[in-house]
Amino acid sequence: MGRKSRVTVIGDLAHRPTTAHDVARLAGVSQSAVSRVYTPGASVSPETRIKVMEAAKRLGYRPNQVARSLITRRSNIVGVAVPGTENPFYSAALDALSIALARIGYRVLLFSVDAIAGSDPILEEVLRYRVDALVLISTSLSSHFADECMQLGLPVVLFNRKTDSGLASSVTGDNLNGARMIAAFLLAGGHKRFAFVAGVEHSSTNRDREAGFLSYLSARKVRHIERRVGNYSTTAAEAAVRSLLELEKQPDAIFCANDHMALVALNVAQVGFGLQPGRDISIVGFDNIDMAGWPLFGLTTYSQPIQTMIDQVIGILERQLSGEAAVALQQVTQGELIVRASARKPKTGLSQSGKGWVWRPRTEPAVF
Amino acid sequence: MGRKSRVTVIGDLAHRPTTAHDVARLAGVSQSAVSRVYTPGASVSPETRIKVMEAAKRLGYRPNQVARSLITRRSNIVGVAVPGTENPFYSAALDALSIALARIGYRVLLFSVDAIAGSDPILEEVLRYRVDALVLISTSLSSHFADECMQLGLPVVLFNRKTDSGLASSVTGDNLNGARMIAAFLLAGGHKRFAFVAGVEHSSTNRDREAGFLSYLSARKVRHIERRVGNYSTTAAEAAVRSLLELEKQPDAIFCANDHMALVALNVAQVGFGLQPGRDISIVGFDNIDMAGWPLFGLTTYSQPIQTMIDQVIGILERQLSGEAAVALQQVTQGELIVRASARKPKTGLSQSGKGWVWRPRTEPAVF
DNA sequence: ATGAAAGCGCTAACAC
DNA sequence: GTGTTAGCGCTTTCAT
Repeated sequence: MGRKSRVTVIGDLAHRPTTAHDVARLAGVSQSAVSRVYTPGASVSPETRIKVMEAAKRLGYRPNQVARSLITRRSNIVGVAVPGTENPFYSAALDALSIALARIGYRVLLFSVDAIAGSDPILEEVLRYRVDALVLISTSLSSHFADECMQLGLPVVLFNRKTDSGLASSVTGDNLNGARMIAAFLLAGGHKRFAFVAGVEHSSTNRDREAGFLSYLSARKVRHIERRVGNYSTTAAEAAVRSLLELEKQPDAIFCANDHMALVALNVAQVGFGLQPGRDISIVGFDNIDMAGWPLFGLTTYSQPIQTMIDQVIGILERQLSGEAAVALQQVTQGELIVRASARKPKTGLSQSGKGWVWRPRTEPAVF
Repeated sequence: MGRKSRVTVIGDLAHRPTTAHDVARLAGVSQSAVSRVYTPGASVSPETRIKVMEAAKRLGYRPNQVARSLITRRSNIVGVAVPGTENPFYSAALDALSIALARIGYRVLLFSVDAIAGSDPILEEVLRYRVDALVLISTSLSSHFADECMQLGLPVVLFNRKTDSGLASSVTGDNLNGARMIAAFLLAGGHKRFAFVAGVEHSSTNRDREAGFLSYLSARKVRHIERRVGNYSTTAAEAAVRSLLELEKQPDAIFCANDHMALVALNVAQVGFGLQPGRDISIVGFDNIDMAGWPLFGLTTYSQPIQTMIDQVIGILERQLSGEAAVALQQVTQGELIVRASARKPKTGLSQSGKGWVWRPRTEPAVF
């Protein structure tokens, strides 16, 4: 196997990177000694360590993680799928996740997937990289795929989404109760004509938020709740809200399935229809993204505490990566109904919390 | 090397993944035949191909990209560094980049780095993964590090940032002319008291935007330009703008070094000080992020066409990855001054473009 | 504590 | 076109 067979380009700077062998030779030790120096907890004498580290520095040695992964069968990489980051909630989540993973020694192999289309083919690709785990942010995978991952012993955590099968672990906000609480809040505010702007149909998140909202209201004999689909996107949400506000019987309370759409709604209501949120109409979102707190918006919303949720993801991952029995678990994180200016405030139930106001129903919303 | 030495856990599902060998045996061919089936352009007979693919399907075979990378010395992975994604411009860029890279067969290994702190140590880590290239979004690397990458033959592209050394390629918007144009625009609008809200000090982007703005104005005998630092962050920008508006001689025109800060400024001016942008005060940004076009904001801004810029990144990458002489090049992408409601409109120079209005100076801003 | 040797799963000559 | 063979750079027994 003559390496020399390849013609040497004149001035070729792309030398072969330094290997542990090179370091070993320079340090006058064996290659395994070099390896041990870079293996936490291996037994190396101080002298050897010094010699190796000096040689390594001189040669600019960087252990080849690829070779290491091949043998250890751990890449220290977690595959992370995110939908397009139009929605700031996802960006924030990705950010927090990436930082949290870095802290426990993992890198992120990123996959931007079409929110609507299936993510299976691209995930198929990821698996070739032997990622140690998969985190899917607001993206589902077919149950068939989930099965395969489980058989491979590959931990999968869904963030802000659940699977029907329940095979994979999931971390979500309290969609059901949050939505109920929003319904209760709007009802307490004296509203009569309700509307719901849905996110992506059939997404578990939308399903739960819609179910919570509608079931609470219909149990209180509220009828004729208008419904539009906003797909969690700017353009669809704008059309949805516009169509609602053009109704003869204009709704006086709109619950948008996430903050991003609610902010769009705020724009349409104010600029397009001259309505003042909180007075002429109430608009509520879900997520509590940063911008919801911006003065110009002042969006009332149910919070999903990203950091807490990410911590739970990390917890699940650590447990599963350490080789424990991979029991799928569904974590639900409670949030709070953050009260700002975009919706009429009920007379009771408000209390100060931290730097803002929150609302709590007199009694916990009943379960239906 | 007894693999059996490890105690087999009862119900252990983590089998050894299928290898090319397993497939070969089942298909009754050699292992290299299997390899060839998965190598585009290799010569395999139709029969062999069929046999292999069937065996592969039955066994759920997935080629091990790690092993492949070890020998080919190409990981098909690009390391991408992003600062925290508080600024939507970065999220959008990451998104577009990730999609564009996927199209040419590359994955993204992500690094969320602290915008301020040095990114070198974490990048050091990345190199162990033998990434084929590095894209740094709004993040610089020390020139020492750049040198090392060049010696390694590792292509580095800076997005929205330049290095002093000019060793690495860069793709940026037209910061200098954009900022000049903004100055000209505000001057044409009849403004007298100017202010600049800077981003991160010493970032090349901020430096150029500031230089363009200030030099244009001072060449026109404008004196006493107020300056605050907003660090591209929400909180710092808020304080900066607040301090400007509390001035006895309140500025009547504020240029914020990016859109994100300009949106914050819009919030502060309207809600905090009861000023109506476009009438009482002019606020201009830089980037033209999606939200700048939202009705409630209507931010006048100089655009940085993300897709075009990303295409340029891809172009540079493709050229360098194909092994061409790695000449660093600095690409500057022109944008447009998008005119919306947040700033007073000059009498002349406006024209319709696409779905909005743009402004162009009568003559190109002179070079100083 | 250290070195020798055997691979991890694959690609790439090379012979046939 | 296909099988054989020699590694890619590392970790991990196993002896010493």
